[in-house]
Amino acid sequence: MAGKRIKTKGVSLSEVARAAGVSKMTASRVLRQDGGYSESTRALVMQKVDELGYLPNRLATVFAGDSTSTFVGVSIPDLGNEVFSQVLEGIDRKLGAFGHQTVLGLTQHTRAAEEDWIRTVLSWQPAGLILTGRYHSPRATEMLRAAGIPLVEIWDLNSSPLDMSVGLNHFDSGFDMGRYLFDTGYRALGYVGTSHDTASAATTRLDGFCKAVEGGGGGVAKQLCLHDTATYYTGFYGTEQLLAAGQEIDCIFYQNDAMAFGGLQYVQSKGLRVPQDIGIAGWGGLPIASVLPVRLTSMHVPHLKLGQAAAEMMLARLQGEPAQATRDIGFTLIPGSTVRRKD
Amino acid sequence: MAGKRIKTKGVSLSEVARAAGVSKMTASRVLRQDGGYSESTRALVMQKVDELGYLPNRLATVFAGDSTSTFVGVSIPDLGNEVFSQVLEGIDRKLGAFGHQTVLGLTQHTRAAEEDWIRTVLSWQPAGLILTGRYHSPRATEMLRAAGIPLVEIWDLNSSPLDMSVGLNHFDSGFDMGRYLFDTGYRALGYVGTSHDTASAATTRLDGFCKAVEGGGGGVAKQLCLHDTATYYTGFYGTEQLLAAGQEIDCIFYQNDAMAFGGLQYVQSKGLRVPQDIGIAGWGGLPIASVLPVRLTSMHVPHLKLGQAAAEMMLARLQGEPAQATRDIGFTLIPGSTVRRKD
DNA sequence: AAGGGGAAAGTTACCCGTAACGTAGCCCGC
DNA sequence: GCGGGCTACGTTACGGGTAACTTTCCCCTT
Repeated sequence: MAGKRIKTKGVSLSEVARAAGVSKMTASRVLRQDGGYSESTRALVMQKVDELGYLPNRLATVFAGDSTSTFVGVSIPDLGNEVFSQVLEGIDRKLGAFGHQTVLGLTQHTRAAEEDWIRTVLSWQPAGLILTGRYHSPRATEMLRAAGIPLVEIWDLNSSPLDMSVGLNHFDSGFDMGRYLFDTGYRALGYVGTSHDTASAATTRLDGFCKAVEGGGGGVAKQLCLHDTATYYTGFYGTEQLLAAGQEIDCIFYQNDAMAFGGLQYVQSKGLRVPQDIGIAGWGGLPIASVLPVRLTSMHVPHLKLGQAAAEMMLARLQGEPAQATRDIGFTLIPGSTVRRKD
Repeated sequence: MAGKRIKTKGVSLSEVARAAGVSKMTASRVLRQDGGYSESTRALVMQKVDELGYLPNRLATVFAGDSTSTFVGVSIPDLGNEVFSQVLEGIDRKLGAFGHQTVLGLTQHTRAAEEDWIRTVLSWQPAGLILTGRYHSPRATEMLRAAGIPLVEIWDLNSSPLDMSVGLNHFDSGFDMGRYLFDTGYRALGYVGTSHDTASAATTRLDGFCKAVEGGGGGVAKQLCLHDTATYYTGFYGTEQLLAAGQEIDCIFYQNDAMAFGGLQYVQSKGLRVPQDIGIAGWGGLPIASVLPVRLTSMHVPHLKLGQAAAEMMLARLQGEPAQATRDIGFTLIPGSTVRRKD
């Protein structure tokens, strides 16, 4: 009003109130349907709201009370992986239906990026956070604790989460796949995946996989972890590298289905028959897998359900209901046709 | 302080200032590196910031100045479609690199959902908005105008955008595909897609497609628009429906690659040879397409680049640079092997 | 007619940070 | 020695909305 700042924003509550000839507080009550006003006042205020095109300023609301916003921060490694875009979709649909907004963060699988993002998002007073993975930087962990808001860690099932956790046991899923391939008769197994600066779920799967194979008396002949993103291309070229070594390999387990399809394409381009000459196994369950002629042997994970479950746990906590701390959404081995059946 | 509200939030600037024995304003200056303080004061304040674990409250910052937030609202129809998840990734990576946060909105292809989302997001005082599509409800359009913030409409290239636009000419891309298939020799063409309550880019492509085919003297024998999402499954079952009618069809154009793969799988499961018995053409360019044995005839669109371009235009406007109003990111026909070449 | 009880509205203080302005103290030159 | 200019701060006043409290006014009771 003093003219020192130029008002560029929209209509404020005071302006609505003035136009209606009532106090700010009365207008506020009408808009929040808080009671304590007459029908004629309500109608008048609402009329002015319409006339002036008033849009409430939620920042001010959050700021005024000690309430949090309706934001929920969601961090995801990347969207190139169809897996995470489905998880995100599951989360946002559910949260959106209950009046919350998703603030996205792509952390590129690095803890530093995650920490920066957490710091920024927390400064917006979010209602809660959903983070992918259980490994965070010490400072991030400290901030999360200090924030005191609901937190769901997804993807890795975490028996002692910071707050809540929903996901699956990656070790077991790797183990089951290792056991399955071993039982199927493979003995010279290989692995192709990617690695990042963080201990990841994929690493845990690999651990389980190795454990199973070694437990059976075999061994994982060769592991290859590329410093790259886990896509069709890296699957293709990773397989080329793995096989170039000349070592005998009768079956390859991949970090995910996209890489497995890339690998499948590579070995077929080299004239190898699948599964007669070499077995191929993926992980994750890509939607396209179900309509391709080749049924990829894989481990199916209910991604959308995972996202929804995360959102449900978050919403329960936000509504003050007692929420369970962890939830296992499981996995299912899809036999497929890219590994040779025993007998 | 009066004890009427329980303070649950974190440490405030005042508390840091008090701990350091300076005024709020001095602490504020130190944190913003605004100058006007001595080195010893700076060190003291920063020490207290560390000790107390102070996190700035960005709500208050936005609120204090007449600045907008660093939020950018991004609306996307859905993430099931790999196309849009890539666009989103392109946007968020670029925006994130410049200190902005993406507030996601999945509008499910409906204008009503978009309008609700716009209303909500605007109440958070975003710095700008990126919306998919050029068709918005009248009220939405009005709110967007009134908000007076940068706006980028993506996907459809829009010669008279509300503010800025980046995308491609869907009519032309459909037209080019129609022309190509016609020139290749197909005469009994079919189309399988989905429809929603909004006039969509897919509809525009279909219009272009029909125009090209009719212009060549042919006609689109049969169009099928399912009220469903555009996935592998709907491609599969849509094709079943389309062919069940018994009408002669020698080539099918699909709304997107996912549907085309589903259709491909269906016709092959019925013993039809592709492209000898029937031609299959998709649209959009799925990453997996490049590593599958069957090279799908399709129209490639640079999704990631589209997202980045949208973010760049937004950032330019936010930094006050003169930004171009529209940008055409184009498309490229991928001949593939699922249509028969005219020899 | 006085008093009690509500409903409907207004008043005040505050949330947290920042812009604008005020001021104390110091150094400098003439 | 005094005014001018600079540095390093402090003070005040918002911004948009809400909680808590107060006031006004009307109706009903006794």
